[in-house]
Amino acid sequence: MGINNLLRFLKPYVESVHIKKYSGKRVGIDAYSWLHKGAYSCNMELYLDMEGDKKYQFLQYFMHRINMLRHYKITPVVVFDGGNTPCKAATEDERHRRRKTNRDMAMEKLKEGDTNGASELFQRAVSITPQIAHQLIQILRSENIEFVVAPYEADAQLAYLSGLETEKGGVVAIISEDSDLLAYGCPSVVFKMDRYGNGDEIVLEKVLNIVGRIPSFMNFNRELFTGMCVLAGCDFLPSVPGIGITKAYNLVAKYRNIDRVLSVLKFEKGKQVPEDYPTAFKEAMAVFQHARVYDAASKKLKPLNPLPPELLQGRNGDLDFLGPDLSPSIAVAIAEGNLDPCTMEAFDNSPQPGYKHNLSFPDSGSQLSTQEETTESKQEGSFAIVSCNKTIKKRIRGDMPLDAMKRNSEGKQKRMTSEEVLHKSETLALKRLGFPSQNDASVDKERASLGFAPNIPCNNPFKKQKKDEVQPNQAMAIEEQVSELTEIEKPEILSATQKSEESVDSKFIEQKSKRMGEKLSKQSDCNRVTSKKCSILNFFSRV
DNA sequence: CGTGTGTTCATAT
DNA sequence: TGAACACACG
Repeated sequence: MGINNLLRFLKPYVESVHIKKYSGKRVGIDAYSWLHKGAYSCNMELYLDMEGDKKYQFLQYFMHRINMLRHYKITPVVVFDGGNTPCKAATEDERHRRRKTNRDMAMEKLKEGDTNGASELFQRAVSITPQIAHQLIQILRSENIEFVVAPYEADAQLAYLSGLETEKGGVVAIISEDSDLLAYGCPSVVFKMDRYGNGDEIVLEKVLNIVGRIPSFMNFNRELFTGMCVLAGCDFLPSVPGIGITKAYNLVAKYRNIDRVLSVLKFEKGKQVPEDYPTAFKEAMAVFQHARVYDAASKKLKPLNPLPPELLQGRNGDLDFLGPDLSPSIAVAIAEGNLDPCTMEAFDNSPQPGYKHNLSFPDSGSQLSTQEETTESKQEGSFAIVSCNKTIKKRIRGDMPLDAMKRNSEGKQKRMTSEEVLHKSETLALKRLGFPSQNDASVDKERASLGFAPNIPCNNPFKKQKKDEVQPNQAMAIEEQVSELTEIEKPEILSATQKSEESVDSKFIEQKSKRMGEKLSKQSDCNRVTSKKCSILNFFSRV
């Protein structure tokens, strides 16, 4: 997923940071990355739609992190993936087959009574469906967490938000696992953030401007950087056989012009370069530069960056390779989480009575403290619980979103009132899941929800060593310890030295020879997929 | 020797 | 799905 080996290549530019550095700021969240991780623990349950609280563990995982951010006074803006970009359609299809295979095998194991084996296979079939995302969306709504569903790539949407002023809904950084964000030009991305808020940050401006670090991008601009990414192999286009991030870098650094690089590539690799590679290359570039994003201000789709006239003229204005343009009404419905971007079916927020009892989460050790009960009453009127219900969909015509939404909202209101009785128990359930109320400003409460409560044992071995640390807040103390840990683990970052051009290679190799060797396999079988997207069929065949 | 490719293992709880 | 490791290719 993402750009092959890009993060390793950029290792010298990684800085260990704690997310609290963005306290008071708005930060974009790539929803997929957390949903995917969170789903590991309850994959089988999700697939089989099993009854029980385990099915909702992914929500707990996600909200735990959201609450951690709120603890540090960060305003999270959660961004979901929308439909697939055409370049990706084929790979998504392939991905589907894989998942299906795993799922089928898992079902076999299950029939044999091998639950563990089945569970393992289900984990290989993790896929975040629009329904799963929508469950989360409903919780975010109830918790007043800002979110947006991108028309296509969440990455592009995040890049767009990164370029906006804070007052206009912009974010100052992004939390994700996807290196694509750098190709899209996101200024600041925090990768691999753990549950305490420690992560690896890459700041694009630093990558492009820092003098003397190796590899050096001083002669690169954004476009060349993105070009390097595409050359190395990305989700939209497999790289030419034999070309990885290192060679891509060297080519771009040497010729500093994409067209020349393509010519040289053709000359050197001959038939290895597909006939339509240059065309496909430019389309991939165009996606990274001009992908369609949702503009909340105008409530319309617009290109990530302004379209250059060449792009329009060269194709007679046909930009469907970016994904079809969507009418404003559809774009809004998708962005606000009312329309499934893959199937164009409306989501229904109505609670499903048959699933109600799932929400009681007869979880063992969780008993409500008086504090929690207080919180609960504060939350009165909140519809948090609804999010735990299975969502159903009403099939509608893609061109009738407003009608569909209307029906939905009607149904929602009616049912909600009729189920109001259940709110209490359901809110209770959420409490048990560990979702503190947004209104709850109690630090202790927050800390408890973060697992920082003083009486909760922390398995961080550094905790004890730092006993002498000032502890106005134990959470802070722990988090700082963890920060130190990660810094210690990455001494090589600090020791980057300046060398001549030639040594760019050797230096990198030195540093990475051990860690190179990723799964470029995706590339070879044209299977670079991003399990990300809700794959479903070809969204575009409908259009 | 440098790079890309293929395999394995842990993933969260 | 990503990270780390061993191997093969040019």
